[in-house]
Amino acid sequence: QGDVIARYQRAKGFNVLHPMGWDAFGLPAENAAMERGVDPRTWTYDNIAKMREGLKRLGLSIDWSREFATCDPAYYGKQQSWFLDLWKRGLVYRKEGVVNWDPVDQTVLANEQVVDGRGWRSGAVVEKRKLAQWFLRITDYADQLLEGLSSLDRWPDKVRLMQENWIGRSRGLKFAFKFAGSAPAGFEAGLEVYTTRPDTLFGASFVGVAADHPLAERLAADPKIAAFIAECRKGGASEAEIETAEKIGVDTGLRVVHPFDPAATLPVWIANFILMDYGTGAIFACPAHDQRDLDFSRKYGLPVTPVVLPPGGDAASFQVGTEAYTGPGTLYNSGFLDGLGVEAAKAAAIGRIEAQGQGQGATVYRLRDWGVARQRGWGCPIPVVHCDKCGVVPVPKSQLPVALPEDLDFSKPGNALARHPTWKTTACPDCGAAAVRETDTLDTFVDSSWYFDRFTSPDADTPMDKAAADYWMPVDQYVGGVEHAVLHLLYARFINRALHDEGMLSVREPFAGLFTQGMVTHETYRRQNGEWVEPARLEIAAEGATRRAKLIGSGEPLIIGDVEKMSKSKRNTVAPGEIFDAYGVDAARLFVLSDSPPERDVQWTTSGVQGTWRFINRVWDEFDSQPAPGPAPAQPDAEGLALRRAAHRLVKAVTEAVESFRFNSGIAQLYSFLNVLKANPAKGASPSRLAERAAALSVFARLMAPFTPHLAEEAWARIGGQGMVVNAPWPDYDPALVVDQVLILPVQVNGKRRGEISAPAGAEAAEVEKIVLGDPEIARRLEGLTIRKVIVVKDRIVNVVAS
RNA sequence: GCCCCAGUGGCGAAAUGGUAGACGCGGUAGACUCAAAAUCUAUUGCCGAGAGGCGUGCUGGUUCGAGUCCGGCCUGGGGCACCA
Repeated sequence: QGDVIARYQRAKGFNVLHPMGWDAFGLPAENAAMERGVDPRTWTYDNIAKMREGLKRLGLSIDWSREFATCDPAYYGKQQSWFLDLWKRGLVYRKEGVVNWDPVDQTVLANEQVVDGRGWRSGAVVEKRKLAQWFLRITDYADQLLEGLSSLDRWPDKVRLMQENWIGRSRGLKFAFKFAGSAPAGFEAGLEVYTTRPDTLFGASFVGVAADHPLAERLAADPKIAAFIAECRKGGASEAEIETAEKIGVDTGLRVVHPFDPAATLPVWIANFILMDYGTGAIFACPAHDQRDLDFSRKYGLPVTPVVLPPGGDAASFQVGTEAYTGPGTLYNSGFLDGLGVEAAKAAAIGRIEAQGQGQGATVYRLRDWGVARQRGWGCPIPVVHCDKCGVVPVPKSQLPVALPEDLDFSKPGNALARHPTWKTTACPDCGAAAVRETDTLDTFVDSSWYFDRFTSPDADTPMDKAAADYWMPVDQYVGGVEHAVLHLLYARFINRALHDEGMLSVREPFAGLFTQGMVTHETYRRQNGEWVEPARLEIAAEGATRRAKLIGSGEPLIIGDVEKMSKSKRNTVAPGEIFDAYGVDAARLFVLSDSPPERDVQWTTSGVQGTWRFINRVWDEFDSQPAPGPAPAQPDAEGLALRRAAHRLVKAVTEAVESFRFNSGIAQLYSFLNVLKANPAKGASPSRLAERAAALSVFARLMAPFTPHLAEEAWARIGGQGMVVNAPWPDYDPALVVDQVLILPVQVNGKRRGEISAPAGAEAAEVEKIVLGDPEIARRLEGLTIRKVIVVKDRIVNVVAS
């Protein structure tokens, strides 16, 4: 898809940068190294070479002079350079924290990489561990990243929405409860909680803190509490466990004072359903209007006081059973908030808390800081040194890149970099004493967060040349899968903004236009015993409307399964090389582009490729049978003019289709036009028609070029086109020629199609009405009816309303 | 549970509120062939011999006119998920 756009825009006369690079660090290479004992570097560059050949064979119009891989020291060294810049800006920090630990890949994962409680690559259930970790302060940009979405009008709504939800801004109130009696050490200022429902404060029945909350840790001297905390840590984070996990808690025995009623106190509980890393890690619970609080309160016998009365509810009889009421309503049982609506009550409660100096309105994000350290050897080393005297010291830029050693040992699981015998020993850049290098490497999503900037100046000494970056950026059209909607696309936006703030480029948003393309899928087939079968090993026979699959050779009937993403495990892959050999690259390209709209998955079928292959052959026949036209007559005859009109309509239709990424529709137009050409063969054509045919073929070759570049090139040469078709300009059309002079207008009677008339283009309503009423077929349909109204939509349709 | 998106022939799919099913695949019939494949021609939403009727998940509504807009429901897909 990207190549079609690149070729089209180039033909439109734009200077197009269509680069290719390789996201080369990461686990696939390490796993290959571990399993096969190969060097990951060799393995990676070998793979790149293979893939590069594949892409070249596909005829992608890529500027290979800008190619690089993220595992080139020349690339990641520049990454280390700006990493240090961000550190100086305070966007990098190290923190002891509870992290997601993947026990199979033996590494820490970002929240975004934990899917349903499992590692996104290994599928292993993620454990919680406490480790010193490197973080990027993406939360500093939460607001910007959210606001910036509205400027991305050429992004799919879906992706913008996903990012919006991921950032998850909510407005509420942060305030501190004062302890009743003496406060525990460290909590003299009280216990700070966050809520989005300050209106329900009068319905509060307890205050809860997370098991990881400092208060809980402070109280861990109590064996009961210590046991409870341990219990919570053990619990996994998988979907099933969370879904079924019962809400449990333990009463600390502490009590806090209600902010609006000094006489009332609330118990403080530690509960497993409270998240430490959202808000303040502490909440007040209003069970009547929050389902989780309700479940918890019912279990531990805590009071449930409704304070929001649903519209039309009766204050005397309204009760909350097993379902919390979260809808709108009127406050009651709520002191000074009584009678207010929910929104008004929120504002009033926040105002009162602020007046009391106990807290203030706050905006909280769901987004967490980005943990970027990975305990892996095949990645970009974090350029810092740990010194006993000086602490954590950045490597001076003059010593960059901090390169990986050549002889990493990947034969065992774990961090190959950390166990390298000599690499990590170094001298402290500050004091010169013996020190050790950081052996964590950066998440590969860091590598992929700025490569597009680097493409603008791949040889620059700095991360990027500002003039080049400003000339090319932002990326006008970014093409990728939806799977990157929140991970890569959010990180890249963040990094680009950070680099902007560092003064490296002028553009904040890296991708002006985003297009999410579908994948290639294929039917799956299995034997009766459940074994998957490759498409190459079977044949399909059609019996009327039903299709049956049989194993070639034995003739064993097979089960035709679902259409799924091509994968080795389901064996539903086809070898591209064989397809190219059999049908040619253009047939394969054309099929993928023509069969479905580009954002949707395309189902690979052999018969479909055969179809595009047939088309290509027929197109070639048309070009091949075209004789050199003689001198064209000054005026085209009727046939010639019709052909000319058709060609101009084609240009319009294909141009519009490509502009709006409806490649399948554009290709359908090319198919239709082939039928027009076949209906006007060169053989026996009048000189006028022959001349128009020649013009039409010239247009046709240029319109095909983005989709089937090789065929277009041959066709162009066959008709004696100037130079190469890649360099030929995109054809224009004459608006006067795309509209017909006489139109066939459908005629409806009471909204149902009853016939058609022909009328001159642009005919006025009265004129058209006369033609309609004079039409015998329409007259027959109107027999016995009285005409109420005749609606004429100019040049489109006529509707006669009669009864 | 919450938030999105999508439901159109046997299949992939077209259709600025204006002739539903363009184009392709598959099917059927015919031509060519001793025969098959390939190719070409015709035909192909459903019911009906025909005239005609019915058709875009279901159901209401707006409109001269709804696949398209609005409400409710059903089904499928995606995202988030104890976020207070």
